[in-house]
Amino acid sequence: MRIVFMGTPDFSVPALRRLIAEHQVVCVYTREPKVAGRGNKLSKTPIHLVAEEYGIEVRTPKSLRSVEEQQKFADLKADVAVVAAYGLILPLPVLEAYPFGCLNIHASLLPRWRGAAPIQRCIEAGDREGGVTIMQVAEGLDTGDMLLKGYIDITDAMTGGELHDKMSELGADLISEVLADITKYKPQPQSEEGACYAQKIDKAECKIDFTMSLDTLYNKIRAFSPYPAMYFDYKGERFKIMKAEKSTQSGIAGEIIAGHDELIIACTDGALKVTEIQRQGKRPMLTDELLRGFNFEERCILS
RNA sequence: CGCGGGGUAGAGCAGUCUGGUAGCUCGUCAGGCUCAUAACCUGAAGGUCGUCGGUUCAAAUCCUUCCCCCGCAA
Repeated sequence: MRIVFMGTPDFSVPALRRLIAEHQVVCVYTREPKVAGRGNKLSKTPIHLVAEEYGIEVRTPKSLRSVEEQQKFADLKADVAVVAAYGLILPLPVLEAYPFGCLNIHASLLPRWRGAAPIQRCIEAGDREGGVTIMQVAEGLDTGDMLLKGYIDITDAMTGGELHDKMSELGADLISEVLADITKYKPQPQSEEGACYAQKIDKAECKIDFTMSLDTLYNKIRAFSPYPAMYFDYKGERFKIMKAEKSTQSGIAGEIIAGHDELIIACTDGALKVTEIQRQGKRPMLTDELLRGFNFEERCILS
């Protein structure tokens, strides 16, 4: 099939590579290179780099609202467009430009977790099952008809990063399956029952509030690991918690119960044993390793 | 030139301000103790202190070139 691919972050990369291998990807749409990272250098999106690797035409319009952009899109005369975390709204003329329309790879079991951050939100909420849905893009936010779903068990210790990688691969498998014989799949409308939205993650959510419950903190920590990561400040330095376990010890919320052989911090109904940590300016490491040369003052209260 | 922290033994850190024999915890190896052990005791090995150059009687430490890692902001 002639395919136009639209995507931006790492999540979309496995799908793009798969489609390049199995079909004819005639053009790639992605977000424009933006000023990012240390030094504020201009950086291309992961999808942009992969497309260049294969010599595929890359387009980075700021928006698809203009008639000119929509016409350029239609002129590609593809069979279908595949969208995976593209980051731009697709207007109706774009959705209807090709015979098979636009298919979206969405990282949740719709209608649950429509929206921007489904992977992290489902772990944060303590879901035991997640998955990926291949759907027809419609005008509403992630409301289109569904073609195929894939399921993933979410284990108690799974992090957002781990689930992201699994979903990214699963998404590639599913889109490949659908496009192998698209006529086989009947679009199923979503029920509104059970629908919910995955809000974008705000940086302010990532500062740990030790007055929250153990389960809440535990889920947030693994949901947001490794990025953007929950953190606390200690003596002017920032520490990101990459992994933690639940502990039955107790103390005042925010109290460092142990800080030499192991790091245990109390919350309201228990305590967190931090097992993997990143000190400001350092790479992530096992807490054991950090504690060989660095100690936290015990009984100090983190606020 | 967005702001900032860092690179010291296999790992994690201190030492740098105030230049003067390279240190701590852990790991490794050897020996000892022990019914036994990841425990304890004794000993040992392991470093061009990221890199180029400079200052100095003397540089991990002060000045400088470049490389690499990371936090913040966006």
